[in-house]
Amino acid sequence: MKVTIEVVAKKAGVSKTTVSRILNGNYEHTTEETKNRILSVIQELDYHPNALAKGLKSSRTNVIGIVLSDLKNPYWSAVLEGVEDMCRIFGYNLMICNSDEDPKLEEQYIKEFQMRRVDGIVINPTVKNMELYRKMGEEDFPMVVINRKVPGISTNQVVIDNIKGASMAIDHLLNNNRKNIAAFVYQNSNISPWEERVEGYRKTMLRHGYRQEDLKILKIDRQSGEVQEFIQRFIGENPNIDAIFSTNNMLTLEVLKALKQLYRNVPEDIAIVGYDETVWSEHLNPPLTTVMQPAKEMGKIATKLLNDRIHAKPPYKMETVILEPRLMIRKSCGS
Amino acid sequence: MKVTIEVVAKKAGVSKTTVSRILNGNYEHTTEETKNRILSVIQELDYHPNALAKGLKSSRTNVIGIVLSDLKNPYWSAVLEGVEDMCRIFGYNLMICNSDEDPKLEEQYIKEFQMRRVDGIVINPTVKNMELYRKMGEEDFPMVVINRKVPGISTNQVVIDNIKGASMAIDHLLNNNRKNIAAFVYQNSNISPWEERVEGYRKTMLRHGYRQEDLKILKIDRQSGEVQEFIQRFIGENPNIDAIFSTNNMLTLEVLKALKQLYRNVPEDIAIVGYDETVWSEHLNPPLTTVMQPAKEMGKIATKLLNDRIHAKPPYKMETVILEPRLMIRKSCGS
DNA sequence: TTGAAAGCGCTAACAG
DNA sequence: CTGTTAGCGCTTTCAA
Repeated sequence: MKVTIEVVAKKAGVSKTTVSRILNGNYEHTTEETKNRILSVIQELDYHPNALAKGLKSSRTNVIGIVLSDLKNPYWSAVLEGVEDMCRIFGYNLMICNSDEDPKLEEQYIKEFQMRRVDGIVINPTVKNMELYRKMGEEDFPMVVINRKVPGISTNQVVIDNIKGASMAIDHLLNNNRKNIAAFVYQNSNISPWEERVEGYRKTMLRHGYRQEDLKILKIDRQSGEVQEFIQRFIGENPNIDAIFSTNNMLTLEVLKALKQLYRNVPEDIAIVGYDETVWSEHLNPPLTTVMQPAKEMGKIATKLLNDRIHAKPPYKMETVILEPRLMIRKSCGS
Repeated sequence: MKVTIEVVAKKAGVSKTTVSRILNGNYEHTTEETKNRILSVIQELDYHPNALAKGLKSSRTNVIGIVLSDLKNPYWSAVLEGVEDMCRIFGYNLMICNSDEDPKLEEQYIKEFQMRRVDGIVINPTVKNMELYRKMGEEDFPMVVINRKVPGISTNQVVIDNIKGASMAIDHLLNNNRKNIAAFVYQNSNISPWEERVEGYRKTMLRHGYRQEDLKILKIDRQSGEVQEFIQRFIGENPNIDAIFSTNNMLTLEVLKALKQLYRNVPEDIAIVGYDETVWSEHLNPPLTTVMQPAKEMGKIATKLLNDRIHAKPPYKMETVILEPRLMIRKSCGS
């Protein structure tokens, strides 16, 4: 036998209305005594309100959705952790899905979230559904975009300054007397953070007097299954390279593997700076210098912004928060 | 103006019933022609059914929940990945939460999931809410327990054989002529997998003719903030140890750090086997031998089982699936 | 201080 | 083949 608000009301000898008020902490219309009676009946019956009915009626679910693309990457786990922390604080439950960088999937999941009437979503966009993002903005659907900038769109955004991160890395390498710095990146069409890191490399090198022709950028096809070959060939063909700026934490592991195969020592022969701090960075041999991104903080801020937006009244003011990376200096640069 | 099933029905000149049938792929009662008319109206109006209303009425939400405890650990990311994959296949959306090993939180989240009428949950239990688990079993709430065994409870369970994993590790070390093997574990009350790994160590050692007094088990208080001190002191006090079996991947990183500090070489002075394969295992120096757990597979199987259970009719037959770990042999054991 | 009643948007007998 | 109708369990005006 299902226990609904009606059953509670009957047993407490009051109306559903009164029970509903109590449930929602709206005590001002009710005697202390009736309140207590209702409360004890609720306890006794182990009553739990049906959130679907509540949501249907009130058009607020206290659920937010997050669409991510690669949970195996500790960067995203950290973001998720931040989101979770804030959800706990604000009282949201969290729906999660994985776009896998597929715009079709992304669209489908967003639609599903909307059908479930989530109060808002946090999204790391594939940046390939511009029409959809624009529409969501127009329809005032609460959303905050993280990690990748989506240009010309009316939402809150939280991103991390990749140009800055790259520039810190390159500056550090140059300060440690490295002269021939190469940048490695996975060529994945338009993942803006990666592009920005390369751009940061470029700018910083030029600023230090290098010419465009001096730059060495290796774009690696991740899918090809020949990542090692790519890297090793490149290093072979560019024997005078004395430092590598790796724009992705998984890629960094590949670089290390390649260097070991080629018997190149880090940092004596080649210095390395990796992007993204991870649990293992400091345990590698030598410990790895990395650009640390405040991932968890990004998740927290995004959720905070989303919550603000959900409770705000129009006109909404949209904000773009830019977070600063930090350089974790270790032995892999020889300093 | 909100577009509901009613609006669609009006515009298509049919009743809500007919639209509902079409929405749910129930075409057999409808002419091809009306069907198409409805479909095109749906498209035209960009109609999306309200999942709350649907769920309220049909008491099926197509949402499942998962309660985890530490997403930062790649083991859990892998599990989640498996769960997600199957959710995509079965058409579920996923709610996620983090118990953080806190029984109170665990209970709260389970309640919240139930209030949201999720169709079922996958849970890595804290194993400290026995009463609750039992009750859920009794009430036939669809649930599958993963990772940790919960004794005497009527649900599906998917676990990984930890005794076996430990035994593989120890056998391998003994086969490589290690004579003095210690086992390291975080002392976290009753995390059954960790205990089982220690137990596997014990059993295997005894089976190989060692006596109880020969065993060296270091229990480390994770919270104390003195993990390094613990490990280094232990190694100092037990200079004849020539191998360490580490029962947790984060702990393994600590062990490596300690050994480096003490100038002990791996594997020459001390061999190591770690528990849990990770992306970085093969990139450490030397590459780490690990016990690989089929985490993603566990997530997949659990979700499969949950889906079966959700669609099953009583009487339900509960299953406990035990997965086999695999030894990833690398240089850290000197073989 | 309390309750009656009207829905939120959908599904599913049942009837035609 | 299609529609009428009665809810699912809750919130919220409005009246008492």
